Amino acid sequence: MSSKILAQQNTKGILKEFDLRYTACRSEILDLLNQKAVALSHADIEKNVGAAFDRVTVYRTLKTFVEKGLIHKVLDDEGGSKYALCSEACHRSDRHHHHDHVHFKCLECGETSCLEGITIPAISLPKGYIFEEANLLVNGVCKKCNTGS
Amino acid sequence: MSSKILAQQNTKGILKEFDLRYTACRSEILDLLNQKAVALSHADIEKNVGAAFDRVTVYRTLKTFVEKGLIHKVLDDEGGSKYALCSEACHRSDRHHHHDHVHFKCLECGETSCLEGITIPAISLPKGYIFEEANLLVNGVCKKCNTGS
DNA sequence: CTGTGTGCAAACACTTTGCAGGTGT
DNA sequence: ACACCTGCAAAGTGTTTGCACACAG
Repeated sequence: MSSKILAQQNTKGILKEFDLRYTACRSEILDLLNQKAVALSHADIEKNVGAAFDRVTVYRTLKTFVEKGLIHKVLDDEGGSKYALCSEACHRSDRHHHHDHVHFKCLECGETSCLEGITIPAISLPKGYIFEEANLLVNGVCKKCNTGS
Repeated sequence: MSSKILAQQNTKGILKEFDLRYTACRSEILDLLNQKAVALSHADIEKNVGAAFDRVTVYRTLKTFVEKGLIHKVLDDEGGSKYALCSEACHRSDRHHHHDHVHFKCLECGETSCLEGITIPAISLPKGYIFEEANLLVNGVCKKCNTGS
């Protein structure tokens, strides 16, 4: 079920493509987000990255990635934000970055993942309102936890 | 346009109904949320409440209100959470508290409001997933800002 | 070599906890 | 009178900033 988004060896190229220098920290974080293929919080990343990078560096790396459009922030129930790799499609598109796919948070395992296949249905707003963007977070039980237990 | 949810003089009764003592702090916060009829952050509340209550008290009051079901947390882009009064319907229902209405955040004025009339469309999840709850946050321009400027 | 990334220290912001005293019922 | 709320102080947690050094290009 590990639906890696990018070719794993490719991180160097990806970074280059986004005008980012290739460094150990960036490479590892990028790899991690890619392998997990779910949205991770800062804490998750700090824990899971093999080499222990400075907390600050992780913050800065994530911020840089978001600014450059490599990853996007994902809403979270609890207030804290999580980060997920943008799909291949996103990379190529020139930065408009409207993520209109649904995010799913499993109440059992706590994982948040992007349901890239499912787009947010159109919402009819009251008169006078202008639609710009929508974020949809669905809570429930994911496939893994459902069939597993 | 101020669509107050509760009768204003009623705060005492409301508090009683939820087994909460009537105090100045609770009354004022409740009134504020009612009058504004939009979701407010902790900071907003602290600023807007007439009498200056201790920061800590505001935290505790909000927490209490959420636990008792008087108000609900609203997702926010930026990570911080906001709070909004539950509608009349919510109050009476026995605490299941599934808020399936849409939240709208205006990119101009920054206000987040509940679009109580609009319910979140059904989402068809992939096989194996169990739906539990959904949070939909729409960004755009609200009526006030749109027609105003 | 130059500009950028990293690590460390410290500052800053946000939220929670403990306790003494005041208030609602 | 009793239980609970409030304010203050302090601790805990999450995030940002400044600066010197190291490293990628």
